[in-house]
Amino acid sequence: MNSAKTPTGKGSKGAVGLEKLNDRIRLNLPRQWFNGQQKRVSLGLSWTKENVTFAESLAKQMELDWLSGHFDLTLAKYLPSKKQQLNNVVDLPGKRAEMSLLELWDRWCEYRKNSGIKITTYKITYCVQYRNYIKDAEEAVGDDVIAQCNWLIENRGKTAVINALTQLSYAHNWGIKQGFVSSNPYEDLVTELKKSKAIIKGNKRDEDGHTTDDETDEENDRRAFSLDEVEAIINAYETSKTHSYYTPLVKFLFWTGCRSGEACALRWKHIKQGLSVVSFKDSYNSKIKTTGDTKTYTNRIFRIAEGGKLHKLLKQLESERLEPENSNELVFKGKTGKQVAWLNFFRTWKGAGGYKSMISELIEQGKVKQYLKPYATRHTFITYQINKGMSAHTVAALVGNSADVIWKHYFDEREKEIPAYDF
DNA sequence: AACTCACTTGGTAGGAATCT
DNA sequence: AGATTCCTACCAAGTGAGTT
Repeated sequence: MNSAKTPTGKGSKGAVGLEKLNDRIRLNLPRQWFNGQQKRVSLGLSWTKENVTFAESLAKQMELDWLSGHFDLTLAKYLPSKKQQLNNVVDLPGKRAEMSLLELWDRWCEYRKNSGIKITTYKITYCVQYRNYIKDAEEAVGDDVIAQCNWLIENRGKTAVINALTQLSYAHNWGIKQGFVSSNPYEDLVTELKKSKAIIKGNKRDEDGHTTDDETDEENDRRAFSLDEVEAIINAYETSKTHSYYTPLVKFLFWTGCRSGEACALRWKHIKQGLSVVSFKDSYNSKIKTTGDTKTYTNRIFRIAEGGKLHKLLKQLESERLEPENSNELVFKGKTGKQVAWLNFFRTWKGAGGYKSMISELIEQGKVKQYLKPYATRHTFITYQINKGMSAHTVAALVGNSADVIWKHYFDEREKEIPAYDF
């Protein structure tokens, strides 16, 4: 360091020296670190009081890292990227060492957005859900990481909290390399949290005597509707004075087992060969109003038997098309002819506010045993195909997941009736 | 014709829960 | 760990019949 100089004005041996060059700061690194080669680093900072303070702490950190054997010879750990330099040098050069939690998080999200996560995850999970967790925890208990963790465990879902804190820890490790923060106070915490979760899982497994089920398996709702219930639900939509326009969608969900987002994204160009082949390529997210790949990134083919229910349904829909020339026309539309807003369909199903619940009414009439969520259309399809004798592998190919997922998440063992689907 | 009232429909948003 | 669906709250606006 520049504070420990020899009588000749040189820096002490093994210390990082600070040099003023044209009113800018340059670091002189000990030759012994680089096999006798001279190594200098310009920080891109002007010689101001707070920048010098920052440079001194950076030099100190380098020395400590060298002594502990953690010195980064590429210097990436200590120097922000060129792009970050441009962003920072002008406005907040002295504060780069300790960025606020939310600012670090936002920069991490931006970085992750360009490195492999889908736009839906970026917007819904990272920019909103996890960001709100961090903001709320910080506002509630301040910057004590233990207190933040405890507050989150108390007030939010545990699995999501662990995921969020894991990401926050990654963000800090990344932030250290970028020069935004100097340490990661979340790392040990996350390790402990994951360990405690594993212990809970382990105990549960021992009690139950199971060896393969994971913690959430017990909570999975894999219930399916019976065939009578399916008929009752379809009939109810068909004869509804207010919501009959959802009938084709309901039938399609029950008869193909596809995901809701896939049905909402389906266009006529995806249905080919005389309405005998549907290819599921896209998924529509009505929350952020975007169409992207399917959840598992795979295109899949669903073949339809000619003359069956499903074939007749598509034939009827095709004959009623408003824009027969437009191959981009949506197969399923909402009341106003626009893309189905899943929430609106959901409101008719479950009921909310002024909406009456179609399912609840059927329960009152004794035609349906219990309320099941719309995704139970998928569970129902899968359960009946399995009961009908189709292999899990084949069913998985039809609905776009794996045989493993079929057994783990979907198949409802209590429904043993033989199905009568004729698609 | 203007108003009000009850009921319905649709939109945004936040966060939990579930699927892969 | 990532991607999507489920569910609720709150609020704006439309509708249609009855009232002033």
